[in-house]
Amino acid sequence: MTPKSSTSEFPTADYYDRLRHSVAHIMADAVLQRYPGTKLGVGPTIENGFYYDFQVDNPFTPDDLIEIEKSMQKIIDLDLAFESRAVPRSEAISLLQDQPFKKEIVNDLDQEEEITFYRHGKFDDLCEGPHLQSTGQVPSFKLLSTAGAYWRGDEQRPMLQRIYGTAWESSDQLDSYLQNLEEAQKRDHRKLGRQLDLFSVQDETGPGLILWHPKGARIRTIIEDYMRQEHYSRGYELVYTPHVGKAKLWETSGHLDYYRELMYASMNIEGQEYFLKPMNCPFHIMVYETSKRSYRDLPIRLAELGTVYRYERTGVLHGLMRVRGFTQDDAHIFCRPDQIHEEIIKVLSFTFDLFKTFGFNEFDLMVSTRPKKFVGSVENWDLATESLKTAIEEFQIPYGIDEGGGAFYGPKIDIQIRDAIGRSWQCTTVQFDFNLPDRFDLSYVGSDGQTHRPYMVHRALLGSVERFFGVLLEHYAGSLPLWLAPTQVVIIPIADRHLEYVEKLANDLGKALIRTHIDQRNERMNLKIREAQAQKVPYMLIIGDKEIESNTVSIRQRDGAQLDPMPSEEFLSRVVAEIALRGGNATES
RNA sequence: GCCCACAUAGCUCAGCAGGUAGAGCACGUUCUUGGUAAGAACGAGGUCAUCGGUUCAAGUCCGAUUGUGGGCUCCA
Repeated sequence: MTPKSSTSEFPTADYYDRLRHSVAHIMADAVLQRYPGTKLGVGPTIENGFYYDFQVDNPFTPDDLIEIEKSMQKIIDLDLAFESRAVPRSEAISLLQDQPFKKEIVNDLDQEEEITFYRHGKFDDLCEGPHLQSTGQVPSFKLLSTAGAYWRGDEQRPMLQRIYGTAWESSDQLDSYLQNLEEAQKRDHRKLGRQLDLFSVQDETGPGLILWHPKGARIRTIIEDYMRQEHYSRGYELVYTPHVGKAKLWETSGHLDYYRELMYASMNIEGQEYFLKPMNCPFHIMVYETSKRSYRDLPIRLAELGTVYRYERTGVLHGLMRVRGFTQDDAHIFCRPDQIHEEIIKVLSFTFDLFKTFGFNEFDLMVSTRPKKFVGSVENWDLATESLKTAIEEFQIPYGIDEGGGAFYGPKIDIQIRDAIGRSWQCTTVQFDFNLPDRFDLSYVGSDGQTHRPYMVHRALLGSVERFFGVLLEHYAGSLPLWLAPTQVVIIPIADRHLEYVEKLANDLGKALIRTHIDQRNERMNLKIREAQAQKVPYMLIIGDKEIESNTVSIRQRDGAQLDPMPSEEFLSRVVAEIALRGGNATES
């Protein structure tokens, strides 16, 4: 990069804030010019862009956007100065006579707060600022999409029409941003799911309900087997519990009182009411309760890949990321107060190990503390919250605090992972529960011979297997690491006469548990390579006369790279070693 | 659930002043046995999401339903 002169303006966060704020104003100006009488909502900057909400008679069409862009360009060409001024409250109200939403904002401002307006040309708007000096300083922008958005995010209030846009310091920057958007679309897990034949969601089956195809199921099985193995080796016990349970269970747990809108309608079995499970906790608790527990038994860690069903409104469903039936890598830890600290550390360590294995190295942690309405004692909450914080601190990872953001039943840690193109995904949640142990009257006998209430920690590390699978696909853009690839090796014989040899080779690889496929079709090698590569198979072995004669394999990787031919035994042991490593690096591309 | 858009062959998409459908890939058959990202020919495939309306006539216009996408809200 060439050094810039010290006078030139680097695109800082502050610069982008002013730029995008200014463009939002220019857009509002253009909208008002084209549709007089439009009521303005809010127009903040967001990551990579901005939006503005409008109440208009007719929702915007894509053509409208093009026209609005043109008007905006005219305003930019006029190079109108942005002028700010402080305005007394009473004057602000009168200036906003025709802007009910803006007026509402002013009325909600603290009395002491200074009210500022920003004006360019004839457009005058309530705004905190800051802005650029003039409209002419906008180098590049583009309107992207429209959407309905409730005023102040409240379903009870009017729905406004929102226009999203983006703005950058140069048209090159804009172009590369638009290219990034395209790249994100290319690695959309729904698209990859179809291309790689991994899963589908079908009309006939129902929205938000996933059908796992053989290849997707194969990957899922590998993930799940790995998870089970890790749980056993870390002192968890696996359990299986039913998909339905009697109404009484969900009454005791409180789900019918507090969670009902997310549960499906009941079914009647022999006069008894049953519900599909939205969570696994009550079942795990029932397992805990099957015998009298001693303090010596604790901690008890019950884990299950438990499939739960939750009613989600149709509008929120999204591929594998948001579904109606999903499988949690769920576990409930029952322990004594003196064990909490260590248990949380173990959970976090487990989490970080897992994500590293799957190729994720960046995390955002958030501790949510006691809300206004809560159950349990303040002492328990404090101890639990403290144990969460100190556990994280042992890992020397920065974390945020969501004061009062905990659920009514306990504090929690939420962990988001960042993928190869920098997006965050909510996966892990570690939650204390001071509610269910009371409701189910859980107990253990302490060393003092008295009955005590155990602590209960609810945790899901990957979160939902479905969602995690989607994240994994997008992270790797479909090119899953060798150990996860549904097909690890494709053998491509050049001609029919090579088939016999190739079958023997495949047999050897198969014995070493390498997932191998022979492409026996009557097609040319080029086509087979093309398709294997499109299917993102890690290794292609090209076998012809040369290879048979020298007893070697010719290896092509899915990125097009070519390895030196090597004896087939050598290839086999290399692959076996690579699988055992469970390595994988996602590409930034 | 709400706002907007979309819904044509397994997939990606074309079609239109309203006159009963088209391409590429995939699939089948045949020819071809070919050295690192598409060999060729032929063939089969669609009551144009569903239901209803307007019309002599609807994939094309209108309405409803279902589903999908972008958002809002919510969340694993």
